[in-house]
Amino acid sequence: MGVNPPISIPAYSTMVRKPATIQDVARAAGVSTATVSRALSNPDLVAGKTREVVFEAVQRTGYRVNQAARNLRMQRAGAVLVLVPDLGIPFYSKILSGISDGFSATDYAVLIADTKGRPLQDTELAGYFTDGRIDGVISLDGRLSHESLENCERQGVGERIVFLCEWVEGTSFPAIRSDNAHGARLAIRHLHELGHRRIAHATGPEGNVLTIARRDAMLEERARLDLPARDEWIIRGDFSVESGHQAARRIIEMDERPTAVFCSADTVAFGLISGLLEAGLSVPGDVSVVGFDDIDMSQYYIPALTTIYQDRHQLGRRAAARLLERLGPSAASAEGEAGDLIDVELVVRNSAAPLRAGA
Amino acid sequence: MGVNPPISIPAYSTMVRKPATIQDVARAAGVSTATVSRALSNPDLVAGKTREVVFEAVQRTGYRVNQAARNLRMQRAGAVLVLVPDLGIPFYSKILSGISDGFSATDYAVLIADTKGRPLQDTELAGYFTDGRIDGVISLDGRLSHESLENCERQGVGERIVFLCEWVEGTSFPAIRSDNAHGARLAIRHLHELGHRRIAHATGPEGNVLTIARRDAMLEERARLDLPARDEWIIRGDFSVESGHQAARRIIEMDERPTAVFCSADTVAFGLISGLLEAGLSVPGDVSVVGFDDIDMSQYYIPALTTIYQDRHQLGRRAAARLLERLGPSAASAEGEAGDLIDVELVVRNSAAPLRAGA
DNA sequence: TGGGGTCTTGTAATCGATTGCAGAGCACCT
DNA sequence: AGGTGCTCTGCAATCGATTACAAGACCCCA
Repeated sequence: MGVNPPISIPAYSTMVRKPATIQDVARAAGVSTATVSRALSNPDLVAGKTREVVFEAVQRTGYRVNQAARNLRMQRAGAVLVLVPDLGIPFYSKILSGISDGFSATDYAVLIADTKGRPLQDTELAGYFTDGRIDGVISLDGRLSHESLENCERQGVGERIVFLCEWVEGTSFPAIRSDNAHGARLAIRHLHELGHRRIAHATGPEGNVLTIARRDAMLEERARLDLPARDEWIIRGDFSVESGHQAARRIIEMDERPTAVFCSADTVAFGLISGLLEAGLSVPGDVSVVGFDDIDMSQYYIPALTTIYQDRHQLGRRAAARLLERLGPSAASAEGEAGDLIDVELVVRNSAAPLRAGA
Repeated sequence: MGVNPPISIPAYSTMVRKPATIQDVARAAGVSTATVSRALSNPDLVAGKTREVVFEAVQRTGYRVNQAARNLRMQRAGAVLVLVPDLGIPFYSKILSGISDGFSATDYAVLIADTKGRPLQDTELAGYFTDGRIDGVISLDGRLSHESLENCERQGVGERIVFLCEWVEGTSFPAIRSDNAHGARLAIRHLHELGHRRIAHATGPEGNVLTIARRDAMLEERARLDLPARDEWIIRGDFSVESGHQAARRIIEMDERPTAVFCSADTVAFGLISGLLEAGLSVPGDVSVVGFDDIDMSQYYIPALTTIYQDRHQLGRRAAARLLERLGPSAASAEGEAGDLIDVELVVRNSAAPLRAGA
C-alpha cells in the first residue's frame, strides 16, 4: 500500500552511524530486548507472529548481534588460538588452511600466533584464557614448557588444548598427527627394495618429537632389515633447506658414503640434493634421496622428489574438529570419532632409484 | 605481623576456579573498582601509596583484565582481520609472520581468514565490523568486490582498511606493495644485458592487479629496448607451479621459441623449468628463466633461481604499522611515515645465463 | 575565616547482549 | 466457577570492565 520511499536513497539507518543495537530492534518491533534475543537465538520460544515482526525489524535496522557483548555475557571468548612455531615455514600454510576450514562453519574466530619471534612465557598461554581472549588452543609447537601447560591445567582449561603435528612428551593432551613411524619405515623399505644398503638419515632439530619419532623408526627398520649402521650416517640438522645443504657437505667428506639418504623433511631434501649436485654428484645416480611431507614443490623439483605424503589439510581439519568437540557438546560433529593418527603414503617419484651395479 | 600461611600450598585463588575479577582485586585491596582500574591503566591518577596496595592485591589474586569486558566498554574489538586469498600458498607465510610481528607489541589480536575456501559476501566484511569482531582489516586479496568496500565505507570504517601486496583498482585505500613495475624492468634489463632478445612472459591470473602491473612494465621495457614481440610469448597462467609447467609445454610447441622467460612468480618458474627439462631442454642452456618473489626455496632450486626479491616480512610489518596508525593516533609509530612502495632487488643466480652464440 | 584550587577516591551509569523469574492470557477439565 | 497447565512476554539482574561526575580532604593565601 502507499508509495514506496524513493529508491536508491538508503534508509538513514544504513548510512554512516552507529550500528543498530538490540535495543533499537526492540523499539522498532515494539517488543522487549528479551524477546528479540530469544527470537534470534531460540526462535521456538516466541510466537510465530512476534517472530515475524522481530525479523522484519532486524532487516529494517540492519542489526547484527554484537559479539563482544554476547561473548561477555555468555562467558566465552569466541576465538581459538593457533600456535605456530614459525609462520615463515611453508609446511604450515596448508595446515592453517585446514584449521581455518574446520572453524569456518562455527562462530569461532581463528587467532594465529607465531611462537618463534617471541617464545611464550610460562604464564602467557594460561593468561590468554583468563584474559577472556580465547576458548581453546591448537598448538603446532611441541616445545611448550611443562610449566605453561600446568598453568593451564591449574586454571581448569587443560581440556581446551589440542596438539597438532607435534606434541609434548609426558603429557596426555590429544595430539593429531601423522603416522611418523610408519612414514619412516615406508621410506627405508622403499630404499631397501631398490637395493640400497648404506642408508643415512638427515634428522630434524634435536629434541623435537618428530625428529625422534622418525629417527627411531628409521633406526629400528634399518636394524630389522639387517642393514649396516654408522654413527656418522645420522646427520643432525633441523627442518630447514640450509640444514640439508650442510648435510650434503658432511656426506661428501665421508670415507664410506651412504648410497641413499632419508630426509626428515622435503625442505631438507631440497637442500641436500642441491648440495650434492654442486659437488658433482648426481641424484639419484650417485645418491638416492627420500623426503618427508610432500609439499607442493616436491613434484616439480628436479628430480621430482620421492617422499612421504602427509595430508596437511586433513590434519588441520581434524585438529579443529577435535578441539570443537572438547569445547562443548554443541558442535560434536560426526567427524568426531575419527582417530588422532593420520595415515601417510609413500609417493614414488624420481629422486630415489635402484642401486647402481658398481656402488 | 602474624604468621604467614603455609608455603607451597598456593592460595586458593590460584587453584582451579573462576579467574579473579576487578571486583576481587578491589575487595582485596580495600578500594573501589574505579581505583583499581585507574591504578592499572592510568597510574598517575592514584596516590603512590594506594597504587602499591592495588598492585599487591593484583599479584595476590593473579588478576588479569578481562579483554572481552574491556573491549565492550571501550567500544573496540581488540582484533584485526587479515584476508588471505589462499593460505595454502607459501608466499604468504612470511608476510603473515611480518604482520604478526607488527602487532605483537600491541594488544590487537590477529585474526586470519582464507578467502579462497569461501569468498566473502558483499556484506560480510562490513559485518565483521558491526559485529564488533574487528577494528581493522589488512587485505592481501585484491578481488574484494566494490560492493564489499562500499558497504564498509557506508559504515564509516573505510579508514580501517589497508591493502597489502594486492589492491583494488579504482579505490583509494592505502596499499603497501612491492615496486612490481621496477621488478619487471629489472628482470627484462637483466635478460637483455645477457644478450637475450626473444623474451617471453608467463603471467599471473587474468585480472589480478599484480599480473597487470608486472606484465605492463615488462611490455613497456621490452618495447623501450626495441625487442621483438609476439603475442604467443605472453603466456597466461596463474601463480601456481602447475601453470608454469603448462607454460613449458606451450613454449616447446612454439615455432619461434623465446630464449628467455620472465615468470610472474618463483613458483611459476619452478614449474616452467621442470617442464622444460622434462622436454629435454636445458636451463639456462637453452632457455633462461627469471622469477619473481625470491621465496626460500629459490636459492636451492636446481638451477638456483635468478629472481626479483620482495621483502615479504617487511611488507607485513609495514602494513601492520600503516593500519595501526589509522586505527588511532595512540600507536602512531616512528615507522609510520615510511612510504607504501617497497623496493625490490634483482637476485642473480644460475637460471639465467648469457645467450648462447648459436641461438 | 572563607574562597579557590589540586589531588584523590568512590558512586553509579554504561557498553550490548542473555536469561531466571514471574505474571498475563488462554484453553481445558472437573 | 475455579483450578491446572501451557505458551508467551517483559522486568531486571548480570557478565567485567571504564569513566563522568561529585565529593571529601587538604593546602594556600587574602
